[in-house]
Amino acid sequence: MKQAHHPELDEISLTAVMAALSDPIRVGLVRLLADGREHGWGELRAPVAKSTLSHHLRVLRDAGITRTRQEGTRCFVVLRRDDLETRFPGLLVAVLAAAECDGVGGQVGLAAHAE
Amino acid sequence: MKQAHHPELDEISLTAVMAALSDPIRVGLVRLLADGREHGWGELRAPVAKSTLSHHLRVLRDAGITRTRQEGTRCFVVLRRDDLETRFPGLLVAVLAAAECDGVGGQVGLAAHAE
DNA sequence: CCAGTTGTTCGATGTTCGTCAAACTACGAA
DNA sequence: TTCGTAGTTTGACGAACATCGAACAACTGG
Repeated sequence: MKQAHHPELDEISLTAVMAALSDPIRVGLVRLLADGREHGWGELRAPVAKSTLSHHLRVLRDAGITRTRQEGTRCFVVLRRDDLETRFPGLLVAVLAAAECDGVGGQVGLAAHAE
Repeated sequence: MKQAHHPELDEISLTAVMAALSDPIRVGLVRLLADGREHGWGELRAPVAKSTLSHHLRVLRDAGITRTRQEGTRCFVVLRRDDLETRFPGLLVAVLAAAECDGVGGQVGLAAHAE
């Protein structure tokens, strides 16, 4: 499990961000992460196989939307809210609001237990 | 040339909009249309075949981002700015600003002549 | 009616994407 | 070391996509 690459601020491309946010599951994940807290992989509940979830998390990470941290065998993911805001002001907020309004990503949830 | 279908306000889905805006050429087209004016098909200059351009214009139309009007053999396209603003407030503005900032879609231009 | 202009539609092709199962890696506990 | 947990990588598959050239349809002008 090598440490993953995270794009720098100026390496974040708009089309990559848009493409990453054009999948309902990934939008759902971003909505969960929008609380600003760090979430464990195991908390995330999505109707896909774990390899698929890993794939989605990778797409989000590669697009510069999230940051992944490892701690032992667990890994934690957090939204790069400030970075996104710096790079593309207002974009994330607008997408988040639009997702609420549209109900996209409702299929994604959090496990019952608290962190 | 049958009249194309345009989605109603509440038929516009976020993922469709995001997917449509994840292609540099389509972002470039939207940037051109951001002046609010109606543009003729023939004005649009993009480094793709005309069938491909037609395809992109259709994706934008199907996503509810643009509206196409026919007049004889010509057709004109305009941004559905107000509709988008109503459905997803702030989204289009943020994407447009981000596109400026990122320089996406610079390959798309307008023909020299005025309308 | 015939030819030119304008844009759409139709295969065809190569690429990317979402998805899964299975194999793999890394760490912690017994 | 051996087992189990946590997450990644790989390989495969069908679906969707971007792209093109060519055929087609609709209108306009001789």
